[in-house]
Amino acid sequence: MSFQRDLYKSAFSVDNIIFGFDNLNLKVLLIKRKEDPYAGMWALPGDIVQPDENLDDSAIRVLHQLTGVKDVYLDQVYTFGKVDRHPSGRVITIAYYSLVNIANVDISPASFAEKVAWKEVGDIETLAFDHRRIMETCLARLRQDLKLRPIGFELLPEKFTLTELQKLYEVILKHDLDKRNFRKKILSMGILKTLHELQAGVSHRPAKLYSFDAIKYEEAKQNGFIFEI
Amino acid sequence: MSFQRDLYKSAFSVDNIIFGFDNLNLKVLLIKRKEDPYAGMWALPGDIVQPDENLDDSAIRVLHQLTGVKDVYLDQVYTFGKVDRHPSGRVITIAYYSLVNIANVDISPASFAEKVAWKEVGDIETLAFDHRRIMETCLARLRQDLKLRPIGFELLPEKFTLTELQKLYEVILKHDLDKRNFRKKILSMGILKTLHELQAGVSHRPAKLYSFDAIKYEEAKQNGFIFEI
DNA sequence: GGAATTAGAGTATATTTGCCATCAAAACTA
DNA sequence: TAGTTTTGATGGCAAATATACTCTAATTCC
Repeated sequence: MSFQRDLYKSAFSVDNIIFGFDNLNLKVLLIKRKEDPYAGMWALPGDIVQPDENLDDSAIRVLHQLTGVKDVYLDQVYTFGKVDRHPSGRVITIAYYSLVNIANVDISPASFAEKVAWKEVGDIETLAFDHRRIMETCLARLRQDLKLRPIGFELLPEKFTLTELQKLYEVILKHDLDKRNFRKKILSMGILKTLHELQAGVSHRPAKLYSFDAIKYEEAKQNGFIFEI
Repeated sequence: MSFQRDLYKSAFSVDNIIFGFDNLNLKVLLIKRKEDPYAGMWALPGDIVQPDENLDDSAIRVLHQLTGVKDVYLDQVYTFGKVDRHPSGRVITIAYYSLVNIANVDISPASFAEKVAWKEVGDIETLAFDHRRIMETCLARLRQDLKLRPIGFELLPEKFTLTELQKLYEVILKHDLDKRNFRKKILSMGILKTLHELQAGVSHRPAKLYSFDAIKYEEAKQNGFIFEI
C-alpha cells in the first residue's frame, strides 16, 4: 500500500469553540457566515488547516483573528468526520475549545464572517454544519475538565472574588454549590494568591480579591495534589 | 475563501490502540511494519481513512482486520497533526482505543503488516512515527475513563470474578486497592449480575462469577448514579 | 442613622477510606 | 483419607473527608 495511492481530495479544518463568562452566563463566540454553504447562518469559528500549519496553531490563529488574544487556554476535544458532514467535499474538523476572559477580547469579524457575536450557550438553537453537535460535545468536555483541572480562572479577570468563581462553577455545571464548603475547598487547595485588595465600586460589603497561583499549583501537583471540585 | 482553493494534498489516517488484559498485564496489539517508512519497526495498527468512510468505521475496520472482532468498546481519543509527523506528506491521524477480551481474538496480520503481536504496555520502547506518544496519550485516557465509566469489564471475559476485576484495576491504575472496600463498592453499585456459577479448574476455593449488567447500569444512571472507582 | 446587600466564618453529621483477621472451599499430595 | 496449600468471602472500627446548614459583619446608598 503506497502512500500516494491513498491520497485523495480532502481537507481538514479546525473549529474553535471560544467560551467566555460575563458573570451571569456562559457564552460562546459565534460568527455569521458570509458565504455558502450555510451563508447567513451562525456557525462556530473555524478554518481550513494550512498545509504547513500544526493543528494547534491553526486553532490559535482562528482565535487570534477573531479576538486579538493569544496565550489563552486551549484544548483539543474531538474530531468530527462523518462522510457527509460538509456539503462541498470530504472535510473533517478537529474541534478545540478556548477559555478567554471576555473583558479582554475585542471581537472583530475575520474575513470569512459577516458578524461575530457572543451568544449565551443556552440560547443557541441551530448552527451551520454539525456545529450544534460539536458545541454540545465541547460543552460536555468543558464541564468535565472544570471539575478536574484548575481552569475556571481562565474565564475570569486576573483578580476575582470567591463569589464570582463559585457563580462560574454554578452556571457552567448547572447546579448550586454550598458557599461555605466551596470556599473551604478552594482555599484549602492553596493554589490561590490572596491579594490584599478589595473589590471596588460595589454598593455593599466588598469582597477580597484573589488570583490563581500557577506556581503554587505546580508545586502542589508535584506533592500529589489532585484538583477536584 | 472558496473550498476548492483550500484543498491540498493531504490525508488522514486512524490509529487504533487495541488494549487487552491477560490477567497479569495490560497489553497492546502492535504490528511490525512491512514497508517504508519505518519498515521493520513496531507500530500501532492504523490505516488511511477511505474517501467514503466515516472515521469510526475506519477504526472499526482496522480492528476487525487484525482481530476478527467487531462490536467492542471503541472510543476516539485525540488527533495528532504535527506538520512533519509523517515522512511522506501531510497526514494527520485520529487515535482511537479499543478494549477487547484478549481470549476472543485471533490475531492475523493485515496486508500492511509483517507480524502482529500483543506487547506488554510497560515493555514498549520506541515505535514508528509518533506512535509512542500516541500510545501514552491513549493510556492516560484509558486510566481516566476506567475510573469514570464501567469499561473495565470490556477487557475481561463475559464471566469474571471480583478478584480478576480488582487485579485489572490495580494493573492499569498502577496502585493497589483494598480488597474489601473494592468489593463493597462494586457490589453496592448494583450493576453486576451474580451468576450462580463458580470458577472452575482452579486448585483452591473457586470464586463466584459475575457479569456486567448493562441494563441495570442504564437504569441506575437514570436515577442519578455516577460510576466512579 | 437605618435599610439593603453581600461577605465571611464553624459545627455536627454522614460518608468514605484504611486497616485488620478468620473461616471456607476446592485441589493436590503423601 | 487426612493434611497441606491456596485463594475466596466476609464485618467492624477508627480516622479522614465531605456534606449540610445559619448567623453576624462590613459596606454603600438614601
